Amino acid sequence: MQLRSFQEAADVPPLETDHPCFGCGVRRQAICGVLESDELKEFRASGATMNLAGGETLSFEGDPADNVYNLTSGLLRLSKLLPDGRRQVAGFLHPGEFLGLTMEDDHAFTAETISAAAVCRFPRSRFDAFVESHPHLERRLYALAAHELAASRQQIVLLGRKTAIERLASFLLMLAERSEEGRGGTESQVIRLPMSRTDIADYLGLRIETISRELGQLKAARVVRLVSTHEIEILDRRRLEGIAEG
Amino acid sequence: MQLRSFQEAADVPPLETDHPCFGCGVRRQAICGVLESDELKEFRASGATMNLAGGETLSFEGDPADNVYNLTSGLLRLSKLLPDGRRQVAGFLHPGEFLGLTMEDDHAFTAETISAAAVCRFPRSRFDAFVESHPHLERRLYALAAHELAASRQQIVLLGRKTAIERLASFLLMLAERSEEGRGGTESQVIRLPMSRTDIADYLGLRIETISRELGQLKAARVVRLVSTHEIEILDRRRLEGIAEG
DNA sequence: CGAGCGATTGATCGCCATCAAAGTGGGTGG
DNA sequence: CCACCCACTTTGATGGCGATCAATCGCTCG
Repeated sequence: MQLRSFQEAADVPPLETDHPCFGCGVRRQAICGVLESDELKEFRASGATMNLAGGETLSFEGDPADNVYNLTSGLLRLSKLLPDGRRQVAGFLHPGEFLGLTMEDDHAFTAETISAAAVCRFPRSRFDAFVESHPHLERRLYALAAHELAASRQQIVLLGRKTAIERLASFLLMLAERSEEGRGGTESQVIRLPMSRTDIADYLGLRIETISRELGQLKAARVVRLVSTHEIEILDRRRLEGIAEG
Repeated sequence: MQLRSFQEAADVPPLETDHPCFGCGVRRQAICGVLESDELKEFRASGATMNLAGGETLSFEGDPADNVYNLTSGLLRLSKLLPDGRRQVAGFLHPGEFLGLTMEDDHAFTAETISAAAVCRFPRSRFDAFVESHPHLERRLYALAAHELAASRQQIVLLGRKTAIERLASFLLMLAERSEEGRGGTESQVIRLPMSRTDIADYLGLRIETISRELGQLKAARVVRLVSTHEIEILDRRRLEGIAEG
């Protein structure tokens, strides 16, 4: 998962109203943002759009990585199972993000939808060929990979050294930052948690009971308010940041 | 830390004997491997070589990332401190690897030498300009970042879900794979551990006492033999792999 | 209204951290 | 060459955080 969405392309080329990607809400965030109208048309034609329900699997760990995807709506989960059933979630993918930042032949992680989602799917062979002839796209992929790498290393610090409550506080702040992105300042502060407690636990290296309990702590300390199971309001951001850093 | 060194460039251009990089032992592994003789000469001239003792700091977390480095010998450690002194090691860099896979302005991690080391240092501004005019270098950086990302996610699984002994077994196997790289098959199986127990512990999210004890377990089970403090022989690789996977 | 699944709350356990002490080895100076 | 020192590692005893086991709650849907 990334700390924040990667930078948007400096200037996103405008599109004709009959362009197949006209009206795509995530073009400026997605890798597509760096492509000119005609390049984008060719790119789009090399793939296909797909609509998925929640709980569907895009790719299994160990399977050959034959396709890459642009997520246009919904939420994806990247996870891995140990033989005995322990699960670790390596990250979540949000709309505009890209699935397929790898040079490996096989998927190392299972990618599943958490909610109903839509993707643009591209055969890897075609995608690679297209990238090869579009160096600015390659640059964007590098930037993406570098951002994901930075986020993964943050997660390594979290998993290696933070306590349960620190992990949870860090997680909430991460979501808060993400939700602030598009809009301006420090407004609403009500965070949506689209994923289940199990997903959160498997992402933070904890158990669902611990998530519940520590959320209870934050609530008791008046740092957050539980609007509903999947919505949390941050009441004291400063204190939450203090907790997150230990 | 990466699972394995990134792939070597398919064919590494030969150099004249008076080329400044002639005889560089890591050229084929390093990003330099994709550069032609004259490109490489220009590249080399844009930076400087440095020799470092063990325990020196190349860059502090939070400082501006003004330089990038190619490690030509020795071992680097990437780490981060929490305010109260807890430390997490995000990875180790081995000869031929590259320090500077980031789009951030500041270093997120402190980079220090573990042993005496040598690097080629390049000012970031010059490096970025050079990359921009050499797309195949950009491709290599992308491949590098993708590999580091895969390795980081492996580490996330390790830290999030594996037990102490599983972490240690995974770590030993990682080192074993790395040491097998250059050479052929499954020969010696004596692994060097250049880093201290503290470094290992901070990498695996454990304490040094736990490292010692679990190494003792592996030894008692005749899975490994402790040749010396910094050398371990793997006696039963299969069993070690079984332990690593849970 | 009842079934079923996810979330919460409670009681206890176990792995690894912490605190403490002894062992080891490499380097220095006498 | 050897004695000492200091840093690192190992080994031992105890404790705490989060896991596990278990029961209840609460919401959604049939």
